[in-house]
Amino acid sequence: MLEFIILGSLTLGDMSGYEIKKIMSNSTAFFSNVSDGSIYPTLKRCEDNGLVCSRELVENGRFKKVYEITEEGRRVFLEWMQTPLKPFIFRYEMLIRIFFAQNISDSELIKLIDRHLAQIMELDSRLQEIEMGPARNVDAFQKTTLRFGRDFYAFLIQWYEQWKYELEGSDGGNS
Amino acid sequence: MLEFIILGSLTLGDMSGYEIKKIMSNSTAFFSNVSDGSIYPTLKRCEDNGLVCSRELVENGRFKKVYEITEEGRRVFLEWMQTPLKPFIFRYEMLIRIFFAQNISDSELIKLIDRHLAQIMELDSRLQEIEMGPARNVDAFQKTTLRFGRDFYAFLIQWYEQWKYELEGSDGGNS
DNA sequence: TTATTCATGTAATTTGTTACATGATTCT
DNA sequence: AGAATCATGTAACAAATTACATGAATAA
Repeated sequence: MLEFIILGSLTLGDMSGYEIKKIMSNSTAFFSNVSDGSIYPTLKRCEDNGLVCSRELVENGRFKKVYEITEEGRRVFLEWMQTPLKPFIFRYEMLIRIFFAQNISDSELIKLIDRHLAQIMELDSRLQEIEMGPARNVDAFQKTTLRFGRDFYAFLIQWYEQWKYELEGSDGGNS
Repeated sequence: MLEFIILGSLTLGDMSGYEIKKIMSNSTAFFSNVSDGSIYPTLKRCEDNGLVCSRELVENGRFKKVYEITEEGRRVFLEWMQTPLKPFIFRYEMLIRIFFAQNISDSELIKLIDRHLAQIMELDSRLQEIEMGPARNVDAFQKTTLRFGRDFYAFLIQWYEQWKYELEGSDGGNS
């Protein structure tokens, strides 16, 4: 997966691992995060496989390794784009907890939902900042993913609010 | 994660690895799948850590290893239930493709969306079957996760249909 | 001068997948 | 008789995470 995010990023222009990381945290982060130590090894593997090539340079006295996608890399990327999607599974920790929620009390459940709501709202506001932020060279599709993110978060917030409302109604009228 | 799904399953009653797998494919599968070879090693690790214990028996001439959650396992599970949720990231392959969709043609994009829609509809109908299927001992929370799944799929279908509609409108009126 | 950002990387570990291997029982 | 389901497991591999390690340049 990360491999294709990297190749995809390099179709947008040549860049360093650090820049790919930055692009991702400003855009793809909400649907695919990457941790510090992931990009460089993957980039190296891509280079070993001839999917990207690199040139080292010094910019402002800083060492930098700029990667460029090769023809082969572009081919592999485009092939992946047309490959059938892998089985769609939404690994969602919150749902696992809900599934087994008979093990906890009502108040703990409410606490859990509220925490999750706070988490989503935090993510949504970060997405909003990106959306409203300085217009970088973001194409229509990148805007579409941002919009998906916001719509998705809106769906989740509405869904949990609704559920909370139902839960409160079902407690027999306790204050 | 799988560890907690296993512990959670065992809070519903003692069962074998095979039964846990079956429960999961009838319920949690859409938000957390597991492949064949995953459950038994995890179960073994849980036993090594004293979170579960097992008894072997022969039922209908078939060898079976039934697991039971220990007090320690129950404690670990409940502790996890109250632990703050891990950062919520929705690893969503389709969005990565959309993000880089300027690399493909309009017709390929439509094909991609249609395939994904078909994928979601297939999942939705499987969920519907489970929902409508023989009422097993499913508690309110388990029903809630099923409902989430169906609502989520409905959201996705509506979202992609809407996007497709917009895409068609923006092609300058081509037939 | 000190913290932050820029910038790259390695090593150990975790987590899970894929594919394989086995074998009994029950349904058709 | 043969296919499907029940039932458990191993071994090799893949992917990514966490934590560590380094160091220069710049902003506070």
